[in-house]
Amino acid sequence: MSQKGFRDVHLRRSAGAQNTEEPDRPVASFISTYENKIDRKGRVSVPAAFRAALGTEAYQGVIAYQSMVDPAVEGIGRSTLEELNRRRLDQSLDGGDFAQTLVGRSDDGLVETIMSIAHELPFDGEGRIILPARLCEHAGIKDRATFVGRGSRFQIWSPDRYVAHQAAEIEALRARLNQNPSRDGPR
Amino acid sequence: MSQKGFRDVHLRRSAGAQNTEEPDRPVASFISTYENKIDRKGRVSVPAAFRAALGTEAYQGVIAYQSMVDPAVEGIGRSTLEELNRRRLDQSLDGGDFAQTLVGRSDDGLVETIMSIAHELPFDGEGRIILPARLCEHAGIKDRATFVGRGSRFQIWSPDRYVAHQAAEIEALRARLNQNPSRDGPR
DNA sequence: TTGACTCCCATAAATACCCATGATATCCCA
DNA sequence: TGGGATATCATGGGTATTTATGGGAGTCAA
Repeated sequence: MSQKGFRDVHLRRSAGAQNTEEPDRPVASFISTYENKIDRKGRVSVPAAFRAALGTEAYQGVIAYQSMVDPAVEGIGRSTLEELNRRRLDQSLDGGDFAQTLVGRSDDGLVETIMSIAHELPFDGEGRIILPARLCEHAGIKDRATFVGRGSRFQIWSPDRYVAHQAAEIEALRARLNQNPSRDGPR
Repeated sequence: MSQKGFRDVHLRRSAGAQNTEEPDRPVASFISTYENKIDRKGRVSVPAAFRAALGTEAYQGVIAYQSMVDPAVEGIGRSTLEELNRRRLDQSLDGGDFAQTLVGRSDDGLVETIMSIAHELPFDGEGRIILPARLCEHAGIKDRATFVGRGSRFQIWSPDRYVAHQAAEIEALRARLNQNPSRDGPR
């Protein structure tokens, strides 16, 4: 039946969503966690809610790279990366630091390192991506993947590792809050 | 139709993507790393993603020069080079420093040096370039080359050297993140 | 002619595109 | 408010393109 209508819809925004016009700052909000299967071609569906959070970005896909602090994969939208890159370039050009533009000598190799280890993972027509082998190894991902919303970015975990990690995470948070009940309340 | 389609396609994004219009910001984003082989004619494929990042530049090829800080080759798009020169000219004119325009300055001799050593490497029909012998020597490149995205530019490394370098790079980044625990982005 | 280079074609493997289906979830209207 | 109709989602798999790579034929210069 109306298959093609479906395709348009979930690639862009869900039809019901009311904020079709993006202002200037498309800050994605990735919330909640989802566990999806990786099929025999290595494809895994990015949760629809996450795809919706990416909004109407020109590039339909995500940027992924290994986490520096967790055995997991970090994911962001491409616009986030481009913004980072553009600001850096503008900064070096506007500042007249042409050397930085050409040879990258700068105080923050951070951006450049991220650029080098990041992978562009485009969606297929159904909103799936293929996780590169290297990232799967780093995260211990085999045939299932847990997508974890972290606000402005998200993570992809091996389901097994994540349940353990989440328990520890919550426990740590609880302990911290009980210790300083007044200070830094989450809300 | 098979071959001529190639040029159009690999310059833009995959045919299915509907965002054919690039807005105003031609900031190339070179992301991720790829290892390709150098054939017996000295040709090596520039990764399709990098070619796509160059967009619809008039000049079909890349600008390459030896890195001043790494045992590697630096690569940029021609438009980046032109942008650089334009801004540099603007800056010297705005500042009334006509001497700089006419005879060059000593303190940014780096830019001029790079202009002089830079090579224009045009793509062949399949998106390959030929790395000049001098650049291969400097980077220790023999029969394989690793293309490393650095955002607004990219590098070409000997695969062996790069794995070691990347490990060090990641370790440095990890160390930095651990000492500034602005961890976990939600805030 | 030799060598260096460009243009053109071929191919295997990886990737993208397309259509299909069952399971929910949502809508709509009596 | 019930329940069928409809839409969306995650998933599976067939097929067409694209990519990286190899190599032959033509071109130009010395």
